[in-house]
Amino acid sequence: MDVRFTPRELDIMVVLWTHGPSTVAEVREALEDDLAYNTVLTMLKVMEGKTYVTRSREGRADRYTPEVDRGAAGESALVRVTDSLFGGSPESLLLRLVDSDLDPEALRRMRDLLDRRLREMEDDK
Amino acid sequence: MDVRFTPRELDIMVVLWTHGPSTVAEVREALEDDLAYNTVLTMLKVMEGKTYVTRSREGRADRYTPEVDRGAAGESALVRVTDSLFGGSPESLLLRLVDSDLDPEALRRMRDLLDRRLREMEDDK
DNA sequence: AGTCTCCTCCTAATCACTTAGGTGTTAGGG
DNA sequence: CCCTAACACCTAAGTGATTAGGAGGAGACT
Repeated sequence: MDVRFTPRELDIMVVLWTHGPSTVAEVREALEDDLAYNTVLTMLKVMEGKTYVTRSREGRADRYTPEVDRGAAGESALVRVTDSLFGGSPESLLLRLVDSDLDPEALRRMRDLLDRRLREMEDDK
Repeated sequence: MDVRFTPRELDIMVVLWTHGPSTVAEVREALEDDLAYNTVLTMLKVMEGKTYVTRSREGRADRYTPEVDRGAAGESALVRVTDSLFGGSPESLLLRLVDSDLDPEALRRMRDLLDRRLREMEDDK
């Protein structure tokens, strides 16, 4: 899958991912930027057209549900970023990641994560 | 720094990063999509206006040089992706990265990279 | 000089993204 | 039954991204 959100679409998807299925008013409330109700409504209709979200009636209002998996969107974005900005090398991506994120705890957890993954692959042999 | 390329601008920046300073014809040749010469020319002029590239005369043609560092652009993109698609957690980003890239050699190199980085931080104490 | 080619510059059309106004509907309170 | 509030729908304007046409200049080749 290859998903490609515009900046504003991404804002809205983040809201739907973190808050779960939401009404227009709820999305509007959760957004950082202060947009008009109609603006959010229009965005969601556009996104429905792109099948990023689906709609279901709930009383007087519509509730919008994200139809794109956050993880899948993340992977798609990672592939793009790796290819274009890191010459296709996940290692140089990681290098840049650890340079900016210098929290030792996080680094250790990441190391352990890789360790575990490597050992699992050993065991599979 | 926060750089934000449009899709087409990114295509062109990738060409300039990988091929070095190039003329319009060279960029056009290197691009995947088959665009008209004038299209590429216009894009580069727009990008010059945004100071993404600079121009220098070379004989009859202009040579365009990228002015945005690829690494800096990569970091900027990583921050965005981490925040929006991975809930601000570099670890879940890494998790997704190792799930898609299953080459054991690369995984080991990444683990070693983190190991080295951790030991350096120990030594700094 | 005439013409061909490669290049630039100016211009503009088209399309997508983003924003929002105006209108109509419907449920609920008085 | 009427008014208000919350909501959806239709419509459109503004901005930016993308595409490219046409005119003109300058070197190269006859």
